[in-house]
Amino acid sequence: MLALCDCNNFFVSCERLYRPELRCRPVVVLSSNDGCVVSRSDEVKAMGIPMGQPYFQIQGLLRKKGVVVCSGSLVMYKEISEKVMRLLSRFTGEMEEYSIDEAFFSLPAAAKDPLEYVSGIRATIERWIGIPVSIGVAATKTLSKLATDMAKKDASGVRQITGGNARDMLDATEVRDIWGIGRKTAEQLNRHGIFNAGHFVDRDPVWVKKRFTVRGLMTQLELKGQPCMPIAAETAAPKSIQVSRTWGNVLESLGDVSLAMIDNVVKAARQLRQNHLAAGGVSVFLRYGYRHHGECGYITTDIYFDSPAQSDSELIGAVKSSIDKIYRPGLGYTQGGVTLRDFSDARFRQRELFSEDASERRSKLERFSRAADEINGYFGRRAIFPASLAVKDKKWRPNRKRLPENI
DNA sequence: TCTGGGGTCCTAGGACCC
DNA sequence: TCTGGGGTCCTAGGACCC
Repeated sequence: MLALCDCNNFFVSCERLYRPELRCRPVVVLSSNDGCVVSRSDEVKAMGIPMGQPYFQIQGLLRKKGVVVCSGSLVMYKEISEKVMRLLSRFTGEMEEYSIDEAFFSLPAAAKDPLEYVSGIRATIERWIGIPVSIGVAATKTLSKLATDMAKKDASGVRQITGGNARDMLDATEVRDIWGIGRKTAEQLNRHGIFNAGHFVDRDPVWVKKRFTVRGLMTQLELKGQPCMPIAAETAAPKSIQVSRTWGNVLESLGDVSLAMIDNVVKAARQLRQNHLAAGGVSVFLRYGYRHHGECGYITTDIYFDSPAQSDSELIGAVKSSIDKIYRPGLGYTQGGVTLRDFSDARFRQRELFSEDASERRSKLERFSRAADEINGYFGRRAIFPASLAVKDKKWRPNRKRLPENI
């Protein structure tokens, strides 16, 4: 038996943890730069405000309805997430942290009555940490997702799908609400007269695979109770690391754009080293203008290293030269990002064949970056950082006007 | 008029997830 | 005034090889 634990309205619940006065009030949490709604309390969901709605479009409505608006604090949410995951792992067999607010797990053999067991987990997390969760139990990941959706609508907060009730659950689930079926696939299924999960499992698997690839087939099998997606207890190393930001101001000058991008790559490089990886290449993109407002678009470029890089210095150098190459004056840049990719394990790396000096130099730079990481680990994340970022007025910093101190 | 056959690797683009 | 950020996987098609 397998289960999914999902924190309810996670970011909103985190805000309520530290600001109990928000408990009985409608609350939304905004994405970076106060761009759009990324978490809603039940009251706000009931108002019909959708996930991902741009904030500026509903600002007036939210004010009129007395909704409390919070700028997101991802670092805080991550810390709370870690607490929840640690506690949860004490009650599980294998466990896979699927996202910041969800984990799949297998029930330990000792759990005789699954529903009673997960009810206990739920109560413990609520009591010890204060975050409400819902838990769904079923034979497969896809079914446990459905069970969790149903658990959220139930006061008990837990739900199990068994051989006995599965068919009713499937018939009651629209295809768009199946995990793994997005907008496009749902539209296609509808065109073939498939509107709910029951219709979907009844279709010929060969037809499903041909039209919707192996992913579609796996989803169908999982809905029938046949596991195709095992719990990944080991966290896999990332295959790419991206850091991008929509900036708080429109950036015009090469200098400002350059600094903003250095800020991005330094964040990415830190993650890279935490994972003991080195990057074989870097991709960089800049976005200029706003959609629906005159000239807008993206410019991008890629860089490949002769041998994989890990140090701030090398990665900053690559990003700087990329920006010099693609920057065009007079555009008005609104967003930029850096993607590190083509990873290899930094602990087992070849030395340069033709340049001993380069290997020596690189290894010094890397030791320096790792030392800086350690110091930052002790004294907070910004104890040591590139001098070029030591500017008073960081024009690129995203807006966060809906923090408590601003309200 | 008149198709070799079989394979690998890479990339771009699409779709999906939270 | 003006729409987040960070990932993964799959497929088709091109380039290339013998």
